[in-house]
Amino acid sequence: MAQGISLTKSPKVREKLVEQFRALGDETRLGLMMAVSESENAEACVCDLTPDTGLAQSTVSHHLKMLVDAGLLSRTQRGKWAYYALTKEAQKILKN
Amino acid sequence: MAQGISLTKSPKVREKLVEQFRALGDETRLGLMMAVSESENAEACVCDLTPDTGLAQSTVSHHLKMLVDAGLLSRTQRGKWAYYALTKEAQKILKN
DNA sequence: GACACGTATCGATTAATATCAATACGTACA
DNA sequence: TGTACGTATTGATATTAATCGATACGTGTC
Repeated sequence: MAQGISLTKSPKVREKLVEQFRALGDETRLGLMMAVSESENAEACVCDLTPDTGLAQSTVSHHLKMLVDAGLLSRTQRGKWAYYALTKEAQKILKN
Repeated sequence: MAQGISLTKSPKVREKLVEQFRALGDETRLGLMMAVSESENAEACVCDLTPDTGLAQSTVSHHLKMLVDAGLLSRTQRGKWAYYALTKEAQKILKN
């Protein structure tokens, strides 16, 4: 193996990695991640994020769900609003 | 913004990032990356990689091209064989 | 309870992607 | 030059994913 660095992971970890990379491999979703990171208090609700995308609210909600499922965003309900924030894992991947 | 870490990049960088994440967001291609990293001298040819995938040679070649285009693999022709190896960029993304 | 508002889900449509078989391309060697 | 072999490309098909409008769900307020 190269430079003694093994990249091979267990099937389970590998599957999770694929899910995360696939989630980030979309213009809209990567944009959402960056928008969240730029938001006040590092969190944002759907209503904040939707306008900039030019997409339907349902579409944005769908993308956010994918990012949550991948473990890249956390979701917190406060009152009528759902606030999304980057997870540690997402910050680790995107900090480069 | 969160913890003073800005994740927002220029459109050009962002587009490249999406391409790289999309390339890695596929079971077959992530498997190919790991297989290459495990190979002797950290490089492998199509004929080495194809059997493990259970896919057609043309399909593997296609996936490798996507990884090269994304800047994640380098390609070197030596004789009849084309050798693929991980780029620095790929190692940076996958070292976690 | 009725209403408003933010968000999630559903069903349908369109666009993108993975895959293969067939074939073309490039390199070494007789 | 012709043949063999490894790899790339092409064309077609099947699966997956993105998107929308419509609607359902939750929460606070009157």
